[in-house]
Amino acid sequence: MAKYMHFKSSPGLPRARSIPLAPHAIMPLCAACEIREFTFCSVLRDGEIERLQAIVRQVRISPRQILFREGDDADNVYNILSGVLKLYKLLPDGRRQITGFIYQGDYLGIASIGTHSFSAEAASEVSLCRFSRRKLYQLFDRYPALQSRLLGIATDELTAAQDQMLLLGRKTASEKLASFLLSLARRMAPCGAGNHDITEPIPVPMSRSDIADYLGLTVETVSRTLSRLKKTGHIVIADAHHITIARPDALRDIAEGF
Amino acid sequence: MAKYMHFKSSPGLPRARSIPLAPHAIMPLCAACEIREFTFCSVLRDGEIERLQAIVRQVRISPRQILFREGDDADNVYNILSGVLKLYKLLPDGRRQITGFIYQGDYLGIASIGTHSFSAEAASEVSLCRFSRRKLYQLFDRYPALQSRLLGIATDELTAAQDQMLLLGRKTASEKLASFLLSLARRMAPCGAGNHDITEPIPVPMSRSDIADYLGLTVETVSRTLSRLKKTGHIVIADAHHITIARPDALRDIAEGF
DNA sequence: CGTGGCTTTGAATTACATCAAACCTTGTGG
DNA sequence: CCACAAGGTTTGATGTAATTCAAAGCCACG
Repeated sequence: MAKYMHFKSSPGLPRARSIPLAPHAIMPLCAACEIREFTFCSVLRDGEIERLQAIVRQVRISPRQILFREGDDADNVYNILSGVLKLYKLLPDGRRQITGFIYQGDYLGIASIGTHSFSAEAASEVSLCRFSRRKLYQLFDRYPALQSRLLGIATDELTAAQDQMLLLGRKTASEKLASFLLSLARRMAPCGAGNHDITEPIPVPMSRSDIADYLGLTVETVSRTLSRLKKTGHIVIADAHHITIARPDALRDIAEGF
Repeated sequence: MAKYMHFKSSPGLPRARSIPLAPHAIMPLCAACEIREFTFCSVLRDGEIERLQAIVRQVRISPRQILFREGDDADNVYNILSGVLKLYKLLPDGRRQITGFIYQGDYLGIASIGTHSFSAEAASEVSLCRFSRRKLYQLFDRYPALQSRLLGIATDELTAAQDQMLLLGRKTASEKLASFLLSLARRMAPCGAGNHDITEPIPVPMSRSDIADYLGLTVETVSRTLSRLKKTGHIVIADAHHITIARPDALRDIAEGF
């Protein structure tokens, strides 16, 4: 990575784009929430869910809008109802590392010292449930399972972070892209609907530049590497935002470094 | 990272080496434990600490001994009493990513699905407190603060993991080494004894090859880059395992990418 | 004092970055 | 409806930071 590499910031206005996504959930009531089972909310049973209902507020943001910035006070935590957010850290000269994409059902708000250690920006239309951290944590006493669940989420994220360190530190460009596509396929399966049919086109909601910043590459290398995977018959690129995995096992071998 | 790069595994016998470390704590009793305040044990007060004493077992391992491997059942969790452990993941061809070094006072055992997602190997003589995960978690009911503390630890680790992703994905070799030395200086300060006097030589207990695998570089690049930092007057290399930060502010600027 | 493992240094190579330009798509305004 | 402007994506030519290959120091230890 050359240090004088620089990136465009995301200035100007959010502009809606028609990236196909999971249908937008508009969820007035926790009790009727379709994705409740996939979030920490599931630890509260039907009679208890009003506790959450009382402190939740729904929010909606557009692509390129920033939910919070690195260093901001982490007063709130969120569940993603629909859409995609990117989490990232910046260096002073604009180099960017995306530390994660988060999707429907994901939790956002693990934060150590009361401030966010990364920024969060919408990559599509996003709707979220916002909770005051303070009020949520107050429920820990009455509902200890809530805290267990958060510990479980943190633990899973830590495991994913370690995988990503292996990817960033030791994988080649092809291996990075193969790993990325496979995890995207896994994650893009509708919440809980078992595995994504691997022969279906995968929606790729983020830009090439976002992918590059997630994998520690440049846009050009991402594009070139995808083209190569296409030429070798591992994937089919319908358009920039729809990719089919043609040979899943072969791609897995690449991803794992065989 | 070229995929055909290969690393020596750590075969053969552990061999004790005289790397200067924090003095080995031999701690028969939790109540008298010197580093208790710096571990999760501190959430149990004097009257309660016997709960831990009852389930703890002290363990000692030598350099190159492996505490557990990726994929092993994560039945136990540990606190490091003294020494240094390295945590790593491997690719099939031997490429290795060290995801963390852990030192005196650190907790080891955040694991998602019941199995370890990384291997843990001693980098020096190491003594640890071993707890049965099951028995420790049983204490959660009676001492909820225990779980809070573990959540706090997980959260801190996640923040560190994100910093490391930025380093691996977007920093140059010099920036990586500068960041590494600074975090080592911070961490090598005796437990809780405020900040390490930055003008003191930092003990560097791990090998160049370990540093390389931690920073996503090769041994040669680590060595060359350290030599360059030495030539530019940023650091003084007393010997391979003792480095002084001569110009802390300048080094910080490098580390942060200015 | 010689052997083996680590570390350092040098020369050649390469995977990926940078620079540059053409190509799409999508939205806008005449 | 079409021209065109603006971003994003792809492809090509060139450059370079870091790797690879090679070999010489340097300790520590038997």
